[in-house]
Amino acid sequence: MESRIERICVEQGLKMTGQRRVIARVLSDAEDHPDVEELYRRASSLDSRISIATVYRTVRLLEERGILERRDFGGGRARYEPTEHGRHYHLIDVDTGRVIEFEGGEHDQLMARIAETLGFDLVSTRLEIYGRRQTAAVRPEAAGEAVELASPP
Amino acid sequence: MESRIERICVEQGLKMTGQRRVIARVLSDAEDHPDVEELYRRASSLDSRISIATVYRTVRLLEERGILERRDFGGGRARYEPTEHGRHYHLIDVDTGRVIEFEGGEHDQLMARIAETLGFDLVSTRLEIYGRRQTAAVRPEAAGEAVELASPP
DNA sequence: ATATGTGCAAAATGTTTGCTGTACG
DNA sequence: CGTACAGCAAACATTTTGCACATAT
Repeated sequence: MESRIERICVEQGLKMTGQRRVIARVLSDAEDHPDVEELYRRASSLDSRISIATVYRTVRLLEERGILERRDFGGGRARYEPTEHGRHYHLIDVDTGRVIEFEGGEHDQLMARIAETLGFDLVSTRLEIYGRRQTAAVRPEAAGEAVELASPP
Repeated sequence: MESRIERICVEQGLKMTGQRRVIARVLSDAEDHPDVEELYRRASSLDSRISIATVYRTVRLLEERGILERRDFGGGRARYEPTEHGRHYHLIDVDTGRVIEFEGGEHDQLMARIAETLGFDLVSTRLEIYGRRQTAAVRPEAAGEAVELASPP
């Protein structure tokens, strides 16, 4: 079946090769923020005839088309997630590398206003929180954590 | 004369070599956010007997000691600025690479509250705005712009 | 049929490191 | 005088690219 990202690629008139179809599927299925190495690993397991150069070229293409967003949470490798309309931000657990998404709320307008004040049109923003899990004793409750594993810093 | 950063180094008991003194001076005088290449260029012009490896080692050391802060505004190279107590954030002009600093205001508490809500102790935050200069016609005024030149994206 | 994409290996880029000699405290 | 630092070049990690071949439209 045609994956969500593949559908978007077709709509944009991109030539769909076998490799792109596989990478599109991997991206569509991803619920985390994989780096290129990880995308390559997942794609390879679906179809071993894929080179990492193709993964690099494909994520670059999809980013240019606005289909993917590149993230940099430190650690020197870029990570990717499908573009979502409806802003969200990221909290990164500095001990485990887990990434938790949260809604922007007031930040969006706040940043737009700052840009405006300084005489700029807002192009994009970046807001990340790096945190450490509170000890159980101190911690009241923790709901809806979009859990993901990444490499600790 | 002893530069501001050199004084801090001495206070922290760091061994002050000629090279470190020069790098400390360059950092003290910098009013922008230079990358290692640029620091190396400036340091070399003061004293040519400095290797780029030493610059890398020194900024790493100073960052570990909390004297410098590493920034990543995209473009793949780390940039540095002396630690200031009193948070500020950065707006990056996507066309020119200029960096403008602005005060955090409500963001600080807002992010602390988000971390708290998700069950985390806040370790650090990252907030950047990428913008494009408004056309003169649309633009009312623009006060106090901490101008800096960097490489366009 | 033709433009575009792919694989591979080599290059480019930014950063770190092993080793040997040097210099600060 | 001993420990930590500096210079150099080689190693490293990630990403890009040149070229010959393959494939989608």
